[in-house]
Amino acid sequence: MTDHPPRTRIQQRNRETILGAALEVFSQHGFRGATLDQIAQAAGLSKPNLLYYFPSKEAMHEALLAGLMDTWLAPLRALDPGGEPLDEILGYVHRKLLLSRDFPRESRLFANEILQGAERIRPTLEGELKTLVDQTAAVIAGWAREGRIAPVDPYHLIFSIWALTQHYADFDVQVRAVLGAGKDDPFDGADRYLATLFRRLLTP
Amino acid sequence: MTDHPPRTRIQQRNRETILGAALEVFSQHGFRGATLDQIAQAAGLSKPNLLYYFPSKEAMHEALLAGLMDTWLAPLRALDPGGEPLDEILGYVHRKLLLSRDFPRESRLFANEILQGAERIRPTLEGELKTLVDQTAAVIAGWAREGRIAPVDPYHLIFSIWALTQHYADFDVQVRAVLGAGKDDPFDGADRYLATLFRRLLTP
DNA sequence: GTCTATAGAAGGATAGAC
DNA sequence: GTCTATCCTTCTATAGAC
Repeated sequence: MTDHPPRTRIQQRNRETILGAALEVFSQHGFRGATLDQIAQAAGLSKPNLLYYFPSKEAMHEALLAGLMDTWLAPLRALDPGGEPLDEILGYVHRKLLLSRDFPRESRLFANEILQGAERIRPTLEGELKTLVDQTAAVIAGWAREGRIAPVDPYHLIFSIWALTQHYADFDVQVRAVLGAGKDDPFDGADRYLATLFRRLLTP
Repeated sequence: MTDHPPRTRIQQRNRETILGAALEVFSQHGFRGATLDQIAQAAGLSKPNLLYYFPSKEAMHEALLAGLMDTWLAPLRALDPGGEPLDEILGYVHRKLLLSRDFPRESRLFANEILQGAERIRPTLEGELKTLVDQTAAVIAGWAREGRIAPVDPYHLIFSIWALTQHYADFDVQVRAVLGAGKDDPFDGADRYLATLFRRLLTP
C-alpha cells in the first residue's frame, strides 16, 4: 500500500519529464507568465497529454513547490549545534552555495514565488521556516554569548547567507554580464569570497 | 523646443498616475503576469484610457525601466575615489539600503526583469553597468593594493553589496515571515548588521 | 479625453477519435 | 496513453459615441 495509486514506469517517466519542463518554464517566466504550450514543447508532449498527467497548470506548480522546500532547508537542518561554530556556519554557506550552483532553476522558481508575494507558500514560511530559523538563531546567539564567534545578529546573519548564495543563481544573468564572457565560473570566485567574508565577520 | 510634444498638466498627471499603477502591478506580477485590467483598476482609469496615454502595455513597461537604471546606479556613481576607502564603501552600502527601503517596488521590478532573463535590459547590463562596475572595481583594487582596506575581490564585493541590500526589498515577504509581526523594521536591523559586516570584512 | 462595446489573438481545459 | 479539434475564458488593443 502506497500513498498514491500505482504507476507504470512510463507514467513515472512522463511525470518527471513534465515536471522538468515545467520547472524550466516556471522558473524563467513565473507562474502566470508560463504557458502550457511552452511546457508542452519543452517536454516534447502535446498540451492535452500534459493534462492527462496533471489536472491543471496549478497542479504542476504545486508539485514543484511541494518538493522544493525540504531540499532548500536541508543545508540549514544539517547545521550541528554541537559542532565547531565557525566550521558549522562556513559549512552551511558552502552547502547553500553548491545548492544554488547545482539547482539554479529551483532557486529562481523560489525567488519568483517570494518576489510575487509568496501566496502559495506563506504558511510554510511562517510555520516550518520560521521555526527552523528561530532554533538556529538561538544556537548562533548561544555561540556568540559564549564568545566562540564574534557578536552578530543571528537573524540577519542567516538572511545574509541566503541573499549572498542565492544571488549567484537568481541574478546569474547580471553577474555574467558584469564579469564578461572570458572569466572563470562565478561560483568559484563566490566560494572563496564568501568563505573570507564570513570568516572575517565571525572570528572573535 | 523639447524632446517630446507639449503636454497639459492633466496629461502629465495622468501619465504619472498610470506609471505608478503600472509599477505597482508589474513589480508584483512581472511583465507577462500583469494585466491592463489590474493597472487600470490601480490607476482608477478605464483600460482604453491607459492606451490613450501609452501605445501598448510594452510601452508602459519600457517607460518604467528607462528611468530605473539611472536611479539604481546613482549610489555607485556617488562613490568618491578620492575619499576614505572604508567610509566610501560603507556609505555606498548605506545609500543602497535606503534605496531598497524607499523604493522596494522599483527593486522588485528590476529583480523580476533580471530573474526572467533580462532580455529588455541586457545591453545596458553589458554596457553601462559593466563599465561602471569595472571602474569602481579598479578603484577598490587600488585601495586594497595600498593596504587601505583588507584584500578582497572587488567584483564579488560589489555583488555582495547588491545582494545584501536588495534582499530586504525583494524577499521582504520572507524576511517579515521569519522575523514575525512584532519586530522592528527589518531595515533598521539590516543597517546596523551590514555596517558591522563590511567593517569587519574590510578593516585591514 | 474618456468611456462602452467589441474585435482578434492567446491561453487553459475538455471531447472524443484512435 | 496520445493525439486533433474545439470550447470558453481572458487578454491586448481598437472602433466609435460622447
